[in-house]
Amino acid sequence: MADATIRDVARRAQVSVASVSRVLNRLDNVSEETRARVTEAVRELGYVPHAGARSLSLARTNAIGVVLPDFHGEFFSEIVRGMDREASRRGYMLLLSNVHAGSEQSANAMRAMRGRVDGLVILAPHLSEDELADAVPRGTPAVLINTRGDAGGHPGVRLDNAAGAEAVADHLASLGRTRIVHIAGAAGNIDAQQRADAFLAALQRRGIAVQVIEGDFLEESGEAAIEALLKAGESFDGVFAANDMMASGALQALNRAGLRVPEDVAVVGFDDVPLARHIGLTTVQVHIAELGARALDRLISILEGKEDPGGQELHKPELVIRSTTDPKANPR
Amino acid sequence: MADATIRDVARRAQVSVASVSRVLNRLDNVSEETRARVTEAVRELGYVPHAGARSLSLARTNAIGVVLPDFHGEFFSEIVRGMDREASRRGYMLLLSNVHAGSEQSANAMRAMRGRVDGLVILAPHLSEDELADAVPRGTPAVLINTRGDAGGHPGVRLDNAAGAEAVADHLASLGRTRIVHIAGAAGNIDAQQRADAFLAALQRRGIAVQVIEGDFLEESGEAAIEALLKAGESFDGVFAANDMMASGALQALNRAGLRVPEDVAVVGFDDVPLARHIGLTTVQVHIAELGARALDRLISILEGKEDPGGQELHKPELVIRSTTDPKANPR
DNA sequence: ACGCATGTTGTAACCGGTTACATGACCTAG
DNA sequence: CTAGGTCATGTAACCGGTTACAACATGCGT
Repeated sequence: MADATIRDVARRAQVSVASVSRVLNRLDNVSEETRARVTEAVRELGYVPHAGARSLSLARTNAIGVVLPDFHGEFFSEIVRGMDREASRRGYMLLLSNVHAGSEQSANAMRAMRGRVDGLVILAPHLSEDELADAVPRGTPAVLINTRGDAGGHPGVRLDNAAGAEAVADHLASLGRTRIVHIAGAAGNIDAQQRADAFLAALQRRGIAVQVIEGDFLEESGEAAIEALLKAGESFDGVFAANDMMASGALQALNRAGLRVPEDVAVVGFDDVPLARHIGLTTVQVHIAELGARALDRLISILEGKEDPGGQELHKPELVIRSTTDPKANPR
Repeated sequence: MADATIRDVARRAQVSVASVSRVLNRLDNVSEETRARVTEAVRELGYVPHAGARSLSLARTNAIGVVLPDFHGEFFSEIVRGMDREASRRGYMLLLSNVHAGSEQSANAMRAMRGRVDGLVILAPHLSEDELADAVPRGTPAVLINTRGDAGGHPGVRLDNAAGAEAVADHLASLGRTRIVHIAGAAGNIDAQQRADAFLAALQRRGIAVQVIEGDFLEESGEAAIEALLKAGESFDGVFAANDMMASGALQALNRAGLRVPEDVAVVGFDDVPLARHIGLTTVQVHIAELGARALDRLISILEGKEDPGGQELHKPELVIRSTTDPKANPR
């Protein structure tokens, strides 16, 4: 037996569908008699309104689409958590879509959301400005997180990757480290690139040598990077990984090799995922969840017709110093 | 200017809406001429189909609703990650809804999903069987994770909490620990209750004393529990926390108090969140992501009309021994 | 008694897709 | 030449809600 519709309810309560709708939406121009009859019929039939149909006629879904490049590592968990918190606080649901592969798939994912969501939050550090511009359906408001360029005039929330990377350079330099390794993030990723560029530039200004190894943001690649260096007989006294997961992998490899952290090698990460605090990792604190919450917040403001200043909001991260660079810091 | 609809495209291409629909859905009974005209019009107008309307007429959304009690701690991140992986692999989107407060809110959240999703995955360890039964809309297939009782005949995926807790009891006993503390999970939570019950029973069979302190699954409550015990001058040589986050909090409190782990106090958690491996926590390994993926998998099978055996699928967890109980294990 | 304001209710169009069915063009076999 | 088949296309109903508007009842003032 198919689910009851509003017309079934109307028939059973002997009223029109308009009256049923009015009762369900708590409009006040309904007589007590009618209200009671409808309420009863709803109960008897176990009627639950069809949200899809409702949003079609209202042109409003109360849902927000979230497009993520992938769902791995604590960074994404955290950002989704922040969005979710804000969304449920403001009465919205989140429609998730993860994009593993290329830009074609991303575009499809975004298109597939048209008519299901009122707006989009897009985290696509691997898409070019153009790709983004034509992937977002025309009439769908969108807020971007960490995109390059101006991204088709969509408002956005951004992390000041350069400031973070420079703080790391300062810190390592002030510790007197002179043979430094940077484990970079995935190629083509805008965050990875900004971090690497700023870090190298800052060290160069100080005349400190850097060696760059490319990673992919996963823990294993941090481990592999260090192992490769050690095997090649390279020596270094400072490591900056482009994110915390790779830093964690690096720490494990260093531990296994019997190198002391921070005495022999200082290690710094980026993001400050929850794990970082637990392993005592010095890192660039990003307040990831807040970044997500802020993006959602702006999107909802736009949806509700409030003025939005537009443009890119830059969030400046701060270095937190823990035991992987400071021997006096409490290890864990 | 409002978004283009299929009728706009039809007008522009000088064909009927039926033809447009046929082209968009790649049906083959369309002439080359028509296909070209439609494709061109779509491009010119930047037309993107309205997924909401589409699913209304197809009675199919390609989305799955996920109801979670809250979104805190790695447990939920992991389970969502597992679901997401499976969902995107099989071409579904995930609609998230977090329920912070009571059963009323949970029921509303599930109802709000009717017509937006093809089915539900519900993780509601705090709801009673009855509450669940009438919160799930009649015609919506649902798969439950870790619910009590039989939950209205919905199929489910369950964790064998008792087996896990017993393994912990065995392990602590075999280490010769005799004064044991259990930091329990939130009251009213079915997992918390099953773990505590089985743990106490197992220790009782061995004649080992246990002291129970109630926590709430958050890290801070694990910390607070240990602090309270130490302040009260209690002494103990084994701690079993009902989840890893509380175990992590407990570890921190023990460290601060100068107690050695595992020599003075052995610590065991539950869940094996990613963090556990990093801090060397002995714990009950749950394969959280797989649990989520499995639930989704079953739901999709049901949606696609495949036979489902029904009933509750029990997943037996395994103890993984790390450095918080085994001094020989590699610390981190 | 009438006109008019007020309040409740129902009818039907609409949101933007899909698709059953009808139509008509064209081809082929008898 | 006609009957029947194939193929591309269009018309309109339908999915399940919302709501503008019309219709009607009621009560009031005059």
